[in-house]
Amino acid sequence: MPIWAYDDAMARAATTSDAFNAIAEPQRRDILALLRAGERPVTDLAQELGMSQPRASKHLRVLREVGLVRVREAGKQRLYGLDAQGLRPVHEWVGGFERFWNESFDRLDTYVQDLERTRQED
Amino acid sequence: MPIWAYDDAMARAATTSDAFNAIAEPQRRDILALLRAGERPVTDLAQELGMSQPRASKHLRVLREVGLVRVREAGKQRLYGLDAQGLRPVHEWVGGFERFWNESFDRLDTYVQDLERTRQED
DNA sequence: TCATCGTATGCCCATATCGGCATGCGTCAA
DNA sequence: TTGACGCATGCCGATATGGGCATACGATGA
Repeated sequence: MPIWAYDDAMARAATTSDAFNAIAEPQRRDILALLRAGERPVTDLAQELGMSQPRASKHLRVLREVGLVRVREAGKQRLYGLDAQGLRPVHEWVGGFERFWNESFDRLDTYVQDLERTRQED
Repeated sequence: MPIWAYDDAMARAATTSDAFNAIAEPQRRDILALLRAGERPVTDLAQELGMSQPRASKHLRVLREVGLVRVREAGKQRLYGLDAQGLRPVHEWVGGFERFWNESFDRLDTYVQDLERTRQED
């Protein structure tokens, strides 16, 4: 249970370290996508996505730990709901490259220089 | 070297499987960010980001394999340049949640229903 | 030709993953 | 109280990671 203590070697960052890591897993993305339609109990999600219940629970745990998802007790069930705010930083970071994927690569150098010149405008 | 052969157990998807996985690593994000300013040789990047050369090379390899970066031979050096197109899908996927992080959570249910009603407009 | 620079890799380590299965546990209904 | 249901966890296995270090390799320059 190392919060973040790496003295020596290191493996990949925990999936629970941040949204970037959490959404690296396709099934977790699927869950989030599904949750846009509203809250859902675990079994429901599992079934809809064709995964075992434990599997769904584990993915939900990760999403919960990075704050992309919320739980609400409802009798026997636990309703999971989306909390997309954590995706905002991701969107912003990736958005920082928007100008680049709109440019063909041949023009990139020129473009970069141009960017450099007009940097103040940002 | 399993391309994608999982018969039994499974670990996390390879970092080289797609952009989502590639950008899950902070240092790789740093590299990409730096590359926006233009092409750079490995040692340069390593130094600027305070990492060893082998480390930089390894991260660049991953970025290369998912197509987020390009290499160009330049004498002894290898110039790495950004190829942001692979980030587009990521941006789009995350963008699909934009409406949600703009809404406070209390209003979410209402919002979802509203979304449901006006779905055609999208 | 040979030394050197710039890189890519291989190998080893410690760790985290994701999956399955079995099981623990709390809630609700008989 | 007892069962059943809904879900969270623990444990194991196979695998990939990211880092360090040493090293192999290609290109250039002396």
